[in-house]
Amino acid sequence: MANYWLVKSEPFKYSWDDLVEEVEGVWDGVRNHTAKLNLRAMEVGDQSFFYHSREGLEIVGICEVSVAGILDPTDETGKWAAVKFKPVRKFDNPVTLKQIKAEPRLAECELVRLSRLSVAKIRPDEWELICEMAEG
DNA sequence: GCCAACGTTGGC
DNA sequence: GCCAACGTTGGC
Repeated sequence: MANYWLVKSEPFKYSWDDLVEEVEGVWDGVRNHTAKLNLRAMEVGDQSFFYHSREGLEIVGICEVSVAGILDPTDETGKWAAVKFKPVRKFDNPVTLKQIKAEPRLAECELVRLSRLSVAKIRPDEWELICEMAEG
């Protein structure tokens, strides 16, 4: 059962372009239990929005889980989860947080409701809608 | 730079 | 086990 996700990254730490350059990136450093549960629930082939937080404040593209269920290599305790992502496509028109907040049908999405959650789940209907918004 | 939201820590 | 204090995240 495939799911849709949204992962946040501060572009000055790790941006979309960094992921493209690396070809495959490890999503590590998550130290929040809700986010960890989401990481653990990811399966190979699941798609995720890539969101730039703090700067940009927009969904810049789509990436795909290439390796699921690994341990966070930056975590010595072995408690935290990670996955690997590959870039799928960059949006021609990034979808901004402003647009998302202005869209009533997205008022309940985790990005809006749980603004501090760095790995969020996206419902299929929300996924479709945001993809449409990115078509411009 | 400020502040709200949330998580964690530690005293009781 | 509760809750105040504190730290961090992230939008504005």
